[in-house]
Amino acid sequence: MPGMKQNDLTPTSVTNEPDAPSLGMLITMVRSEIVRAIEAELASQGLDLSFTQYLILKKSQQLGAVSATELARAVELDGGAMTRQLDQLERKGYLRRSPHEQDRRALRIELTEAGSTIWQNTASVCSQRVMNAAQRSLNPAEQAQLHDYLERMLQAFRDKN
Amino acid sequence: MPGMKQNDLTPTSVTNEPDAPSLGMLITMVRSEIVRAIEAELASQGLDLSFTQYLILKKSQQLGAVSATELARAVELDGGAMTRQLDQLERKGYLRRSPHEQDRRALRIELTEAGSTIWQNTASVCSQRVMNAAQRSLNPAEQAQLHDYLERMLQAFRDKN
DNA sequence: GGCATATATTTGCCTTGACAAATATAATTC
DNA sequence: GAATTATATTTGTCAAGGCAAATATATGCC
Repeated sequence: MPGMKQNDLTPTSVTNEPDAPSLGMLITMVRSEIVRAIEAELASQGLDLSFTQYLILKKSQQLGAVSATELARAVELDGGAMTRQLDQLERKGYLRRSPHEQDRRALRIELTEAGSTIWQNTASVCSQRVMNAAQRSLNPAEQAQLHDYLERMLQAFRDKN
Repeated sequence: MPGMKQNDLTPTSVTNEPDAPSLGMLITMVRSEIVRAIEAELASQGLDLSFTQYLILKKSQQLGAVSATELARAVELDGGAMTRQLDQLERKGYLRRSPHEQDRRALRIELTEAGSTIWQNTASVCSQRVMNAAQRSLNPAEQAQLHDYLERMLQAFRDKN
């Protein structure tokens, strides 16, 4: 455990002000606001979609036909959980499982017409509305910086292993 | 021209690179790395504590004796979930429920000696090690800025309602 | 080819946390 | 001060996601 030189003397001194939430807490709160806001926006448009399901549709649209595993990786979801979400989205008619052409273990997941329509006409608009509102508090340069900082932190974590 | 392309009408389209994760995704990933890293660090020190439990100890230490509701608010946890986490932490001997002196509905939650010791000698050190590692990719000014950006976004969401 | 190992999906099990109902007690209103 | 309303805690129920086992198929090695 090298590198313990900066904040080691004071047990909880990552932040100085008495009430400033820690970085971890802030991130948690921002994320849960995003989730809540997007789900509310989707619901207000009559769409019955969880945030996870919204992500799956988004990635399906971005990636086109992919296997369930690829999709799971793309939305950072466990494989078992993905199976169950796919069940639901298939039941809702937004996507389709077909056999993978080369690999008989795998599936080919893709949006149906309905799914594609919903995504383009409604769901993507909801998320834009929310994210625009959120980012309105930051100017473009700041937005880029925020993105950069988060990516660097993420990288730092990943390099750690 | 049918929008098979990603939905980026953002006023300041920061990210149109093919693989740049969205802000929401980034935040999700950073958070889950933090959680994972802190739990791993705690486990490596022989502490059997979930991230939520770690947060509860942290807040207990910061706030001193408070009611379960106050504690729940401080860690952004549902009241019912808090009851069960308190059960576990009490069983582990890290904290104690006593009756609130003025309000007979409420409790007074506080760290035991063991809890206080564990926190100071081990848990707080774990979290510092992790957060230092994470923030090493950012210089102090950048860390402050990141904090500021997140707080502004959070504020934007909260003002929205 | 035949066998060991790796991967894709599904399913079962478990824990967590949100939400709502139940209970106890406080606070407010009339 | 009795009745209504609000709050603190607990408990039941449910959906979600992580993990591990089961199954099917691929891939690599001899």
